[in-house]
Amino acid sequence: MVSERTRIERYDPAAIEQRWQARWDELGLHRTDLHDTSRPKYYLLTMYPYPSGDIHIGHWSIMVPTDALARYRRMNGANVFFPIGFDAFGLPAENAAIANQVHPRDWTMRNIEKMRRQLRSMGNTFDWAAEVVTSDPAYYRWNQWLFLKFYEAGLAYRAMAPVDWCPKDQVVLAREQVEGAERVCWRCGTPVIKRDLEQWFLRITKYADELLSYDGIAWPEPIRLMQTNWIGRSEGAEIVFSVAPDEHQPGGDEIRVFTTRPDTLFGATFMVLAPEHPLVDALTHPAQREVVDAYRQQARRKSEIDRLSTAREKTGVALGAHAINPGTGERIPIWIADYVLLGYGTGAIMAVPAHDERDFEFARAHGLEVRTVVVPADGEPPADQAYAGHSADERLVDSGPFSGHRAAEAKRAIADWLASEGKGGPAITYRLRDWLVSRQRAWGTPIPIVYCDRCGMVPVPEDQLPVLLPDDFEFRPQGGNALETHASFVSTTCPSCAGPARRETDTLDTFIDSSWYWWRYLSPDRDDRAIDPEMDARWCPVDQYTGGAEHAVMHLLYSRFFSKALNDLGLVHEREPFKRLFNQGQILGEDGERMSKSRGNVQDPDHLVARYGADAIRLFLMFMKPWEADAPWSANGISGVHRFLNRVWAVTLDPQGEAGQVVELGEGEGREAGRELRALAHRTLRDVTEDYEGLRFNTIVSKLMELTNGLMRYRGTSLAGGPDWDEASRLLLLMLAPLAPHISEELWSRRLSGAGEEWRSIHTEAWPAYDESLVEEDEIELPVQVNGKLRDRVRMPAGLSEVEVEQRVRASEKVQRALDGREPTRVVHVPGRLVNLVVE
RNA sequence: GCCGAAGUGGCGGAAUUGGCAGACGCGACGGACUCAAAAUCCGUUGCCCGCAAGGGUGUGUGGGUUCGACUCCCACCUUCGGCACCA
Repeated sequence: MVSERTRIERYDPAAIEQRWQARWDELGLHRTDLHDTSRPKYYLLTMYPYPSGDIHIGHWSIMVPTDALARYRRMNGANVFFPIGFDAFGLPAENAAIANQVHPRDWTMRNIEKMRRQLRSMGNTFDWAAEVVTSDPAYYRWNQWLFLKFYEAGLAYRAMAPVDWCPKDQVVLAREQVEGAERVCWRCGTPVIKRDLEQWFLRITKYADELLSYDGIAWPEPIRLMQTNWIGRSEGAEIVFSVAPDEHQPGGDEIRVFTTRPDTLFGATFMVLAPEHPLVDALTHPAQREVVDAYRQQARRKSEIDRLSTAREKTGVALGAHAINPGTGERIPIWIADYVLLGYGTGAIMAVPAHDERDFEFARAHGLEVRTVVVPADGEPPADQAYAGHSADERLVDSGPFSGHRAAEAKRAIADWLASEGKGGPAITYRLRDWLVSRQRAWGTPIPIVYCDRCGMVPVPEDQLPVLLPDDFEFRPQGGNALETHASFVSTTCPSCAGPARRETDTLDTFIDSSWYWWRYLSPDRDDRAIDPEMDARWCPVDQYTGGAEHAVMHLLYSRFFSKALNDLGLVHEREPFKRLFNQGQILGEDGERMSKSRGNVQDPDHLVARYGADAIRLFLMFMKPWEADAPWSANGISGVHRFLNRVWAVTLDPQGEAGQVVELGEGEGREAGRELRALAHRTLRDVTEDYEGLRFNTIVSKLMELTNGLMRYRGTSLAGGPDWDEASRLLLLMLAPLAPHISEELWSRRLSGAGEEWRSIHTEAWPAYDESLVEEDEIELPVQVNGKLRDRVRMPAGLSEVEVEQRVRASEKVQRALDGREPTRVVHVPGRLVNLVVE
């Protein structure tokens, strides 16, 4: 049966999506006028991708909801800046260069080309005019410039640090190039050794205390905790032990230790130094020389991670020297052991086996004295383990003048006493270490330093920046830093004396690039300064940042550090970069594992787009889980949102349906239904608006589905196409627009032309306001419980008095049956929510 | 080991301040349309007992607080993430 009217064409995303994307581009709809002050600014930032070659579904799940937020904010009148760029330096490009003999720049730019196209297919409103590519000299020259500012300010310095070194290939290895518990080179299988090399550091520890404060920024609690733990502030005391003289050395050397338990000083029965501690050589007794050297050799081969994994077996050897315990005045032996780390505290500890588990194990393994100096108020400390209790009423024993003091107070008292004796005092230590930023890699920002035999270390003058990467690298198959072997790069002239000099061949950690890129987005083309102060003042801090929690203690901490340092340098006006942070969850592979090429569980969005269209994928990603939750990918359910879009299409373009016959509603019925439909639309608007504010995209989708189902119910009736229906369907499109921008735009344009109105984009429409008088229900259904069990639901007009409500409730047959003649002893009435009758 | 997040139908998930558990969707089952299938539309769908009306039970486990607990408290189990000899 073919109807007379023209058949409504089917929803075909392929036919509309690219067309609208092109149109938006043409209109420059997403280009932000950064100088527009007529509207409030909203800086929306999403973590820029690494150009690995493919955008995968994980990128979509970060960027698409962020785009929905951008569109929602625009509809709410904000001037939204939503830029994108590429984190374009890094190791994979270099590995590709080695494997394929291609310049890493070519590999990177090819990938970027491809990814730009893929990113566009999302339909996101990125402002491409602001794009930055960090491997572009126009970007990295400012890395170099900032590095020099840090250097001048004493925030960048060079120092010795241990790195992994392959003795066969003669190269420094990155951490991920050292394999297995045996710690062998990834290429030749030779055991790597630790080698001390000069490395560059940024002084992040200067800001350790300030980084612990999150005042004025709304960040997720888990991230703040992770950063707090990572910074790891400990309060305690530094104590100076002095080395006792013996027949082989004069004594008097100071060994500083940090402890959180200065109250246990009198129980320190030996000391332990890290094997790398600088005093070890001088203190080693000739009789111990051989075992000490052997132990240090062995410790050198292990990384810190290794040290931890060896079942915590407490190995170590005695130096044969002694130190004086400043509390007891006694001579105590000095040992070295790899459970003491050079990088934390002072690299030496006083060992109190009675009150520290690790010291206890060590003492037991090597037959050292255990002396109890803290006892619980009620009873004896356990004999077969360390007593590290922290109750309020422990007291000191065998602690000279401090015996009998409460332990908690003795901490302070002993620290103060040490200070007055010039043997230490209260101290604070952090787990956080300075940021090692030099990489022995070629595909990164060259560090702008020159070494001259005459002048030493000389910074490259600003007007000679950028120090460019060569165009003609040679990447040797055995790896290593190709800059080191690039003669014309290495050899240069000294900026200071014009004599022959050698360039620094280390490059900067790529986390430097990502520590300030959002400032560069604001003036990507400026060639006279890194950061435009006017733009910084107007647009920063970033209002909302979105990205993964895996960056909790790296990128997100470094960025905060940069903010504070750049503020101190007078380059930016704020000390925190990101006002709000949201960590979206991860889409895992179908196997529940993290998606990665090597696992082969990566989802290709291109063919999903081809099959369902970008809008369906967008909607599905937002619908399948709360944004912050992790979930394995599964295409099950994608048909649900696809069907939903088809229904939106149908109710908008074809309210009458194809039955060709209109179901007439009675006048009263029709009026009531129309009112209900409008009420549903306005209630949905109220709730959806709230969900947008809270970034709860999954419930937005389900509420829009409900509204659409509401419309479907009256499709083909005399209500369809009328003013109430029309209002509901108009609101539906506006609410859907940020989520599914293409179909909304298409349907909107057809609405407008159907009404004879001039075209305007739905994405420039104002966000609608809901009508309060409509959302109030005038009839309610009140649940009634008897003794907390649901027995009935009673319909009644809203706004009845408590007495009237109770009367109606008691009149219910089901309630009567449940009461069984008993009189309620209590009536709990939560107005509008429920009534609970309590009997007996 | 320490810190954090999370455990709800067959599945993804929803539930203002403690107040109708399972919204919305997938899947499944039944039906309409079709020669048939797809698509679409309608209906049913936590579990148990019952033909039904109805009743019982139910948010990882065990306790507790409360008129009332997915929600709060205590103890535990499992999964995931981070840190990991940090003195």
